Amino acid sequence: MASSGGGDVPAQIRESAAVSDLIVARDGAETLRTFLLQLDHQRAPWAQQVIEDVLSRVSSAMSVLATSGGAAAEGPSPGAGSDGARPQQSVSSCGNKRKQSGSSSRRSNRLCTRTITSTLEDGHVWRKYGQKEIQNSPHPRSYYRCTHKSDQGCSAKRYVQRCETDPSKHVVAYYGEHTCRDPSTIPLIVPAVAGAAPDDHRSNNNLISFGPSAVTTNVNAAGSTGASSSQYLAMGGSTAAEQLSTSWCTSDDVFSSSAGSFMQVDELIGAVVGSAGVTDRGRLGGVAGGGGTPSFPPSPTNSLSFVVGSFGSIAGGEDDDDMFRLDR
DNA sequence: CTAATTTGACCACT
DNA sequence: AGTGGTCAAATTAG
Repeated sequence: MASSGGGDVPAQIRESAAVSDLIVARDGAETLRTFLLQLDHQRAPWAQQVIEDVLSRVSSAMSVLATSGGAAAEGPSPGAGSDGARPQQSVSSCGNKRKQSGSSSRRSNRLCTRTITSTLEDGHVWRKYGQKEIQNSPHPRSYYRCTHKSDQGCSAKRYVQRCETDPSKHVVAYYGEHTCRDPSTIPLIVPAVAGAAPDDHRSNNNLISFGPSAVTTNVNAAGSTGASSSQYLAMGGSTAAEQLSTSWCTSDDVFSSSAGSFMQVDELIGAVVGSAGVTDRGRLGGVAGGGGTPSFPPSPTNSLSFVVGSFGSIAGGEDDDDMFRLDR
């Protein structure tokens, strides 16, 4: 991958990259609006409202980036999570990346997106590789890596832990970036989108993602009942702008108060797309196969994997050590 | 039979 | 030294 090298990317460049990607995101959202309105007239007003909100937030974020010098550094990219949006990277803290036979980079030098969510599905297929009791937590932490690690070398990882305050929810932290692609899903979206907006050539390569890694396909909700989709609409009060300022955190940070909103939008979009019939993988939020009775629902396999036009395509590196940090 | 999960041990980081 | 992240053999499910 095009590693942008050491972490000394000038803030200006990062900002302009972020703005550039926001523009792509905005275009994508507009394209998506057209697409959705054509697909589902019944819920057109709803889709319209959702997209308008997203557009509004994106525009707002762009304004902030355009006028504020340090905005980019403090408000890293949304949609980054595991899908390669890397506003900045720095190898400095992980410079001694000798991962020998066993362990790779560890601990809190790594950045992640942390979200609180009620669903563990995020459009990617994960494979559990470990579980650990955590010191001050009543719940164990489960570690997952992308299923495509073996065949595509994808370095995305995440861990999942039950929320202490609300056991019905999970804390999901994403590390690394998805370098994998799920060819079975991408064509389902791209032609339609591209067809809806032939003037936007970028649509072919830069579908938008409002989620930490890809669209969280909340097909449990969207796939089973239309009413659920409406609920998501009601929930989706806060949107992309908040992701811009809060989605990235250091491992030691506490959760952003907007994490919930973050996921709501994430799920919202997933619900929209899901209800539009884009996903057709049969498995609707079911439990993936595998052993015994896992502590957490295992890998979600409904792969609605948007290929993300990254916000600030500073994707660097080739392994899970290429996390970046937001040095002040 | 294949693939995913479980689980104990190992190892790096703080 | 304690804790957390990962590995890999054993186990389980489809």
